[in-house]
Amino acid sequence: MALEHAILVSLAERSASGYDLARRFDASIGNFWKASHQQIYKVLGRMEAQQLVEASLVEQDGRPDKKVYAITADGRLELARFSATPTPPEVLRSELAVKLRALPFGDRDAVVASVRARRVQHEEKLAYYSESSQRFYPDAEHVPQDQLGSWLVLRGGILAEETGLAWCDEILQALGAER
Amino acid sequence: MALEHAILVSLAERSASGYDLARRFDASIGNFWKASHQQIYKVLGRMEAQQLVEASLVEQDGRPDKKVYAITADGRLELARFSATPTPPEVLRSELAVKLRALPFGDRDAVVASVRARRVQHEEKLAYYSESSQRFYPDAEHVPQDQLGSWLVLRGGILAEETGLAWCDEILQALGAER
DNA sequence: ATTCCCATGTAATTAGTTACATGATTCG
DNA sequence: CGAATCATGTAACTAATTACATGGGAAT
Repeated sequence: MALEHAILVSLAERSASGYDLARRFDASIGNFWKASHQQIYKVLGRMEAQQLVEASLVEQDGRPDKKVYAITADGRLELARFSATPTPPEVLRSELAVKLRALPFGDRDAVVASVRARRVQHEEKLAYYSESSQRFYPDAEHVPQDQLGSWLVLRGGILAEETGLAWCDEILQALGAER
Repeated sequence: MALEHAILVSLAERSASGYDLARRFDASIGNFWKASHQQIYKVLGRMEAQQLVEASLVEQDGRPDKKVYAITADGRLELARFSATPTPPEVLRSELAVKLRALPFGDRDAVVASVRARRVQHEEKLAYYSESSQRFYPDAEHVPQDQLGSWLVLRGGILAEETGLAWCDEILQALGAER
């Protein structure tokens, strides 16, 4: 499972509580790996038992106590091991594609509505990624070595959203619908 | 769950045995929805109980008997209902992105190897899609109405593979690696 | 002789989702 | 006063993967 590894990466970048991680999995990491807080707490528990991470209780005033997790030496080893592993092809599941294929048996207008909604999502994500790109990497030609990975992931996001947008436009045009 | 609906689409296009479906989920449908034969048989059983599909036993000589499944009236209703449903955003999980993000803590050469392997996969799929496109839709300007959905799905595949390829090239260039 | 294709499943396990649960503080 | 944020979980369920299981025929 790669959720463990996504968590290890995130903790290697900076220690965090389960709650913090859940927020990261809603934003930065969440851009390429989604996870709910329930799932995160469950996996964190298992990872602590495996000594990939260790928790320290931090008391706070005015706020609930929290358990801050840090990656351990074992965790770093596991992350390096994972990094050296061949990457299986990604499993894609496109519900929109199922609905397109179902067009002859379904509701054309409703599918158009789904595509329009998807188009808006792509536009929003693209705007968000573009802004992040300008803010964090103003000079695309000279990205610091230690941020190369994050930059490349962001680039992947931008490319994917642009493509998604282009696909939506092709679909809408082919179905004779306005944007 | 949309596996049910992917099966319904496939059976609406043409009745099939579980084995046939498994092969379709390795090729055409499998291009946007993956499923193993075990999963397919299990879901088919449930769908038969729900009367979304019905099976008829076909005896063959020289080959094992097979159960050919056909979509029922209820199945068609369910498919139409599904088609009219809003489509939730796709949950993306990119193990390659996790590994890119893990670059500072991992094995750079191994990640380059993963990207090269991924690049080959994209090239192969793109070649396969392009060939399908030319074979089944030689005139892209005049795709028959009843094949519009399939054509658009294929277009989505082509766009996605082209983008994946471009991303791999960006990564390899940024990491100073040859293709 | 061995492997591939046809054909259908069960069993065990892991991963992920949805629903439920609690409780303090801060902001409008 | 109500909603949002911070903070952590359990329980029940659904979906998916991996391993196991069988057996005939056709091709190399």
